[in-house]
Amino acid sequence: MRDERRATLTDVATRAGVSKSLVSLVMRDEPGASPETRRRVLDAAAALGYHPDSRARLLRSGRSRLLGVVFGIQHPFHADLVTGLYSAARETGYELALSAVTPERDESEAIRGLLQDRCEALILLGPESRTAALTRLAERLPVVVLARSVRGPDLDVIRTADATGLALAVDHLVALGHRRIAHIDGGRAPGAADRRRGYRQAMHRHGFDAEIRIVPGGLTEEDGARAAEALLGDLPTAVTVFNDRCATGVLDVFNRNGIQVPGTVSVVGYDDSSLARLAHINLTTIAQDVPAMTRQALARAIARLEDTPITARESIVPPHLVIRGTSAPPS
Amino acid sequence: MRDERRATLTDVATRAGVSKSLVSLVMRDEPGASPETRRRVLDAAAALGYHPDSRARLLRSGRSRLLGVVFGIQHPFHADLVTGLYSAARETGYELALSAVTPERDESEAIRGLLQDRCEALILLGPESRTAALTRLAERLPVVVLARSVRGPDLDVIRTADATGLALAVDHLVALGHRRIAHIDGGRAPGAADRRRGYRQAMHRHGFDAEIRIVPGGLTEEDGARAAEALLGDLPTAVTVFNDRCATGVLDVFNRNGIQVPGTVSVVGYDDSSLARLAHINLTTIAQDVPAMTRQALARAIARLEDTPITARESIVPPHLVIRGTSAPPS
DNA sequence: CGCAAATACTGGAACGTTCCAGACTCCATC
DNA sequence: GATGGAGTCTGGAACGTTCCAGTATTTGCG
Repeated sequence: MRDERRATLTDVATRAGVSKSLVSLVMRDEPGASPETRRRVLDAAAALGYHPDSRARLLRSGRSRLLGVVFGIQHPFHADLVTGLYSAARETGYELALSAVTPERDESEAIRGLLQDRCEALILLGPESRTAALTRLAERLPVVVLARSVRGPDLDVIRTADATGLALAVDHLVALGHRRIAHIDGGRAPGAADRRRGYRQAMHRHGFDAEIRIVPGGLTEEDGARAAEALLGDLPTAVTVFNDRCATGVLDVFNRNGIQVPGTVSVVGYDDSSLARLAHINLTTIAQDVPAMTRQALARAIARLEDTPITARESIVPPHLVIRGTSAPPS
Repeated sequence: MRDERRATLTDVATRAGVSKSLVSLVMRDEPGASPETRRRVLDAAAALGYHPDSRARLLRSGRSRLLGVVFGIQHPFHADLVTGLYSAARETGYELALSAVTPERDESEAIRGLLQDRCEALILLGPESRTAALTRLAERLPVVVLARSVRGPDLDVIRTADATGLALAVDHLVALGHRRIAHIDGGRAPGAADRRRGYRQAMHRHGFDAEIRIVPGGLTEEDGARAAEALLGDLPTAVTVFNDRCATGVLDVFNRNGIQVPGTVSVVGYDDSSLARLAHINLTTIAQDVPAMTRQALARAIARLEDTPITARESIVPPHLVIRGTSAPPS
């Protein structure tokens, strides 16, 4: 039967012939037990298949050592971030609790779930909640916002220098000889405003104000496809796109309409998500530094919990350009 | 400060002038309190911003009411399944705990995490562990395997009739007039063997044994692209593909090479993931019945926990054909 | 009117840990 | 030979709940 009561500290203690306090020490690897008894205790624990009960442990110690992560399950870039967060959490002594935003489960519900689990801090990936709601949340527990730009008194923000990212893209294209460069934007998605601004400033810097052309897009393949169709009548020689997902939609429509990429039009994406790296897509893109961002997000959350003094609330990670096969000189 | 001790049952009790037992009753919506006091207690709780501490609650009641879900974070179809699971869990009184498999965090690690959280049962999405490992796991707690075919004494399996699915695809294409139909398979991915078999049997049933052609593929866009390139030299008039993700890779390569879909080649995918539904992809595909599968998976897990007698261990959900824009009569 | 049954409520033990104060042994030091 | 400080180890309280066995109080019915 699987119902036989699972072993507890007391069981291990009686089997090893010591007190439960001692077993507790040994299990936590604290000093205060002789090597010999330590040995005996560990043997007993192994024999009984003992695993500490995290609930009881956390109840008593008053901490959960749990960091809540809210992410969009449909979002490939969030997948990359979650991957990074797991790796970054590995040696910290904290665990991650995931809570997904789905089409039928909104952000506030995802957050509520994590609060009930007694997470000590929250890491939100590109949250869509209003600033006011985030600020209120941050009064309860440390909140780190990843990949979105927000200003709030208690909010920590880790994000990419999105304006710089778009400048990199434009500079790259200009260096190749382009000047008719359009931008397919992300609407009200997190980061979209900055990227739009970066595009506009870079074009201005190169003296191409007259060529500035912003096409409404969005963050899905579908939005990209729609935007690309809108471009068909009057093609630029290059396009910078809000993100990789949207860019694949653009590529797809171009392919279908016999438009050569990068021959006729160059395309630059954003995120360097696993999508862009696929050999047949092979998308030139702006890479967000996922390892750095996730490492910082975690470090920040932990620092807040342990009252390590931090000066800056906002940390801006530089992006870099990844040149692949969708950008070339104009023909 | 956010450190002010959070309110407990006792706090609410003293404020409402009752015992903590009574407050406990009220919070759990159990009978045994007069409407009037119930009111008073709820008011007091609200005033103190009281939220029950799940750890203590679970410690005492000996249950966690937590169902662990292991999923692949890079996998779009898993995203659909997780979405379904959340919806299905809504009214059950159980909560989901997600644990992701990432390129750097393997399945056994994901499972270990959930066990520590005291999940009562596990739902594994297309698990890659060996049957032996799954069987061993199922000795400890109820395990429901979703979207993979396994045989094990204590394992519950909910899966799509994958062979039937491929038969539907082939029948559809044959009805359109195709006979040179190839299959791009999924290698050793969960479900691949059944789909391959379904393809072969359907072709045989139509008397097209001579046309059977199985091309090695895989489950990513990249695998599909590679397989499509292998087909270029000797095109069939139609292709059935292991899954939608792989199919988009196929479509992409066809597009790039000026091959009309569905004019020259028809393409049928598998999963009806959100990918297939995108307007510009518009992929004819075999839909797995995600709502039914997730509902059943949840029901099964809960039934095991509550000792509801169940006869069948394996439940096979019928798939159905979704006709979109990538299939048409051969030209 | 009296007695059982229902309703409303209380007190305290338990869940499996961690934490604290103390107890015992052993050995070096004065 | 007492003193004291490591080094080990123990017992019991506490964490915030739920559960159980009760105690009042009210109600229903012959």
